[in-house]
Amino acid sequence: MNATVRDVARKAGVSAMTVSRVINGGAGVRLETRRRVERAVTELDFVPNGVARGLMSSKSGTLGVIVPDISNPFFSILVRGAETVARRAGYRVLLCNSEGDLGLEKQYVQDMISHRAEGLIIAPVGDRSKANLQALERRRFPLVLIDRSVAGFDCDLVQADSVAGAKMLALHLLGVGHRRIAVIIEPDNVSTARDRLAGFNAAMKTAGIKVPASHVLRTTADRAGGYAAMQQILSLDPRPSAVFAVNNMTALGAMQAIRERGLVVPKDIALVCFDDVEHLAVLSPFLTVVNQPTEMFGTLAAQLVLDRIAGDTGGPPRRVVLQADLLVRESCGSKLPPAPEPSGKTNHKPRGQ
Amino acid sequence: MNATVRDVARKAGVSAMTVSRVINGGAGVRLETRRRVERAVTELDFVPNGVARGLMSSKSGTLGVIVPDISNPFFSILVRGAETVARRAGYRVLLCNSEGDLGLEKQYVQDMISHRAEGLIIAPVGDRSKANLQALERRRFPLVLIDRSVAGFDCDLVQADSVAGAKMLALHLLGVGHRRIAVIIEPDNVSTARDRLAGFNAAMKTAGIKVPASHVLRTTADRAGGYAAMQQILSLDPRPSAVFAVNNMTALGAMQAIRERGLVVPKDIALVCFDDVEHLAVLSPFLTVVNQPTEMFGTLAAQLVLDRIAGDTGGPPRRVVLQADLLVRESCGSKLPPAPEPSGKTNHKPRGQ
DNA sequence: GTGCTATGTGTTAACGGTACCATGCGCTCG
DNA sequence: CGAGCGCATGGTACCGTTAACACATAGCAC
Repeated sequence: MNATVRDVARKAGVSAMTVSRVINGGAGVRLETRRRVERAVTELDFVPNGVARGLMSSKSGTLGVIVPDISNPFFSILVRGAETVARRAGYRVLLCNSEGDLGLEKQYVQDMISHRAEGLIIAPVGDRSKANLQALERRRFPLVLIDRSVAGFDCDLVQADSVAGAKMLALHLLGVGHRRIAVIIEPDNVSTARDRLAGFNAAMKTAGIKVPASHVLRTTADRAGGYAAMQQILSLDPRPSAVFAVNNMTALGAMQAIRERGLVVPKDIALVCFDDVEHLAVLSPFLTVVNQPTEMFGTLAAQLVLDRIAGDTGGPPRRVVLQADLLVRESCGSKLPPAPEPSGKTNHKPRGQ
Repeated sequence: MNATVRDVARKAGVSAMTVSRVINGGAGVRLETRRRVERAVTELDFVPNGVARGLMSSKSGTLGVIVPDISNPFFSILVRGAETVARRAGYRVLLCNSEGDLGLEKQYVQDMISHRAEGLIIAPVGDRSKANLQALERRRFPLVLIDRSVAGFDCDLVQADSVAGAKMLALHLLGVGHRRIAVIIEPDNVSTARDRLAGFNAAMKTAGIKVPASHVLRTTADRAGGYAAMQQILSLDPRPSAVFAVNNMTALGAMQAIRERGLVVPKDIALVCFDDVEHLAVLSPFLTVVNQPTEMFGTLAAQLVLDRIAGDTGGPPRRVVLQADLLVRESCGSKLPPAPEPSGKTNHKPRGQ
């Protein structure tokens, strides 16, 4: 069904090699011969087989991107940034959703090796991803971690300053008078959870407040986890006056639980979180959050991995730490004047559908 | 750097063929031989080269997915559904953002052919994508359109009933008393725009209302387009009392323009749109919308394309039309009682980050 | 005429895996 | 005891492209 160089060669009355020369720029081919080959290419609707080329050149032209969940706006925007940079450099993106599952992650990593992706951008499941990543390291596979680091595993990394961001959020809550603050957070084997909890605790410590164990709820960083955790929080007596959620999805789940109890934010309880809920701020600026330059995660990670591919495979790990900004809105009952909402609020421009 | 079957064969003292047998299940290999090979595989950290396999078998194990913009939640959720189904069938997903650009779309399509993706799921740029798609049709490339059809091009398709959905939205606006209703919509070469405008016009006609040309604003279906269109609408005299936006992104842009003028929805102007703004409804159910079963677009499309790959390449085109549901909320000033908000409001469950 | 270069084109082998067929061995059976 | 069978394994060729080299022809200098 698909024509090959040999089919084209036969039709044009030349050798396969000459066809190859023509489709690769035509240098060193007589004009008339080239014309003949080009006509044959058109007539047979020939498209060179990229798989065969990849086998010859050991270059697949593919980058892998593994994220827990592409439907989380944080990751979809990030992937979008990575894809744009990759495309401009002539690379395709293989997208994988690990679903936070170590086994699935391992499978995808194997797949990257097997299909000879030239590099990988990955938001790892957690510290236990180490084994999965070491398989790549052994092969000097160009690799960039995003969002989360992995304990005891050193490689290129793009992350935000979670400690500082969490501290800001907590200090803000303290600043507007909250004292009983609960935290919805992932288990400690995820670096962002560790960092954000550390930042939170540091802030509480400066205020001289001890956080009781019952106020630290460990759960999955998704809507279901936030929902369940908030249900527990709402049963505490005395009830916390504010909740710090580890990310946007947990905050949404928490919000859902709050609404179902018939409570109102911030009148009955305050709620803040990491990561902006994209698009939402436009419609109804509400949640006070720490916002990360999401798209930049993707573009920087792609640049780093492309740089590794381009040659510097052996160099020392590079660590890019992006600044996270506090966006004060309404959800913590702040008595401060509301922050101005610049029309281009987040760091990325509106995009076409 | 990467070991090959021949390296493993040498180490195990067998032929390459035997290694191949072992890594493919080991049928017809003596137990002891298999052990030896397996040991060599482990020691050399051998991973079979998927590119070479692909060349032999003409099976890349890859599906292409082309959408205008993965950061639009409609598409990210759709892609997520497609990826899940693809993975379960042993396929990888190559993700492409066409950015609504015909040239880029063409490039991606070429790439799919070149890299021998086994099938393609595509939300085409518009009717002018026809030429791009015909290149695939000529090759009997398994192909499924999502969201949008292409005039004069017949192939497998998953779409929602835009006509009926738009009619519902318009009838709802009419039902609560609006008469001067403006439409923000894409150019007519996008099928969803045609269908939604047709549904809207049909509803207006039943009410005996003529829609003046000034009330139909053609623009790009993104936030910037919605923003610009709404600015124009707000300058009309008399000002329309309601606005119908072609999708979620235009609605967000429109909302932004409204807020910047210091106006309030629905008091000063009503706003409804197609596509729910994911996650948003949880936080603050507000926009009255027609919601599409987003994830199902992806899963169904993947199933259709896998089905084509599995053999039925020649069969007649299949057209799946999904029902779109009206979700009445607050943004049109309805005097009806608000619709109940079931906790699992949209069709998909919360997902892990 | 010989030697040299420049140019255009063809031949061969290789990338890494596997389909296909050949081979060798031990065994059963008439 | 040799034909015949089944099993384990090896050899060869091929998927489609291209790198490396070989070759042929023409032009030019000496």
